Amino acid sequence: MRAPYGLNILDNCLTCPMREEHLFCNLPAAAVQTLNEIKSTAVYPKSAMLFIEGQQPRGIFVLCAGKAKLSTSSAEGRTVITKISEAGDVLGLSATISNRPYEVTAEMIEPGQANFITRDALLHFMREYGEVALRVAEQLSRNYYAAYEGIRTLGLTNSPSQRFAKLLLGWSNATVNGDPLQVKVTLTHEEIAEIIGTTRETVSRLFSQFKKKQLVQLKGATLIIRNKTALEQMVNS
Amino acid sequence: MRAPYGLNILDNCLTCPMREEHLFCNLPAAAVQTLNEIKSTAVYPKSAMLFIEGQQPRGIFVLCAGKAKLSTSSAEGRTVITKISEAGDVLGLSATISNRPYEVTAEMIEPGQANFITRDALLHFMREYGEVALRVAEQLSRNYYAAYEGIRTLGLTNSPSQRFAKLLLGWSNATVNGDPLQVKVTLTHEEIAEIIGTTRETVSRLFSQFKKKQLVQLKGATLIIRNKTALEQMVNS
DNA sequence: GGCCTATCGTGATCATGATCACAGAGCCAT
DNA sequence: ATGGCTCTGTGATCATGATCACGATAGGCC
Repeated sequence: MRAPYGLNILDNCLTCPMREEHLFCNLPAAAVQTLNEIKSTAVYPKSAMLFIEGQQPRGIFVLCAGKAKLSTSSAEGRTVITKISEAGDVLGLSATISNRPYEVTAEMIEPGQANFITRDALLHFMREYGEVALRVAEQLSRNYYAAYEGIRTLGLTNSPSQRFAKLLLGWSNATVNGDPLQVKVTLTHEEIAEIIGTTRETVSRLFSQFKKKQLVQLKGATLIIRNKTALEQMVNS
Repeated sequence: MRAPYGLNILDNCLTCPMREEHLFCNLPAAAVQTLNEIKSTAVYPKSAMLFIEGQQPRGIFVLCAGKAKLSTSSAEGRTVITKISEAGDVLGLSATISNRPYEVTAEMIEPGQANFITRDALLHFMREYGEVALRVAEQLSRNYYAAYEGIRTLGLTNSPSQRFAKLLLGWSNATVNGDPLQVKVTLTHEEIAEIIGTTRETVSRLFSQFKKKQLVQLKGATLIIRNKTALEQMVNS
């Protein structure tokens, strides 16, 4: 089966194979059955918006393939990227649960696929299976921790260079298999700037500096970390 | 009944009178009954630590009286205050739910009182009453939104002066009854600095500047906002 | 191939707030 | 009232990164 945008359609990505700590992993068979009935699947091209900051919450998206960037903007056009979501991530959960407007915009940065569950169906599902409500609470905690980590990063580090170093280390830790010192950089400098809260120019200069100081090396889109300990020292300066 | 630290002991502050959107508001009678059995009450002096960042979660605290500051620190001694909690607030919920270490330190900044519920009791309570699990999920969403707002503030505003203006406006909005333009300032400049992510000296200077520009006026510990629109303009610069 | 737009590299300038260093102010306890 | 605290005000200096302004590259796409 072949989908648009050159993707294979995955029948389902809600359950365990995707992610061990997943929201819907290891549920009773009856719940899984219900889940399959209430979910719908869609395919998205690059730049597709799953939802936009300020919209009333329609429901949750579970990313099956592709990456999405979550961002928030100020009236004056300034933008912060709060997270790059990957397969298995649940998007829009807290807005959906609390029935507040989506707090971020979710935009696909590479083509992908997601399962969607409407708000009503999710709430009903939670009431029907107590276990699900607990899972949701746990997932919300994880979201909270992630947000919290963002605050620590923005609040406890002064300099863009520290945050940049931290970001690179984070990337290298996130590398699932393969050399943790080699990272594919798929983001533009502009986007990196919006993650660490600085300007594009500064990101450009940071790359230059780090290369000059032999901290990293760049081969095409592959970033090689040459001096991890030095980076770690920068973060804890 | 007279407690230490010059406080009257409140028998209970878990249920509705405290806060309409409260975690444990409007529960079925049986649940309220259980709640009263599993909670314990304690009184705390100024500077008492309810819990400390990094500790294993023992349970949740519901603040009945007094204020607490929630803060997180880096290894290098830098500190961010993420929230000033007041009566009715629930502390330590996400750590307790997800069984991760407390992500913040909660320190009383004025003497007060709190109800405590152990982790086990809370989890059991949640399983027993499905409604409670939903309430917890909602509360976690609120926590998440609050953290999110923090990220927006730290990430989308450049200057300490913008964040300072925003903080003052936040204070004036939080004033429950009475003139919203008069605010009691109970925090030290140092603490304000830790909230808006700058230094004590800068906060001092900001107060001076704002007074000179006729934006605010200071009478003892009472801050009077003289030009609210100008402050709002600063925030959306 | 060759255009077009998005992305990147880098110089020059400049404002801002961090840092250091004290001096004054308020407050509590003896 | 008098020390000894913790707080507050303010000057001088300095590094850093934002901003503006280009030119250089590099991929898509016809």
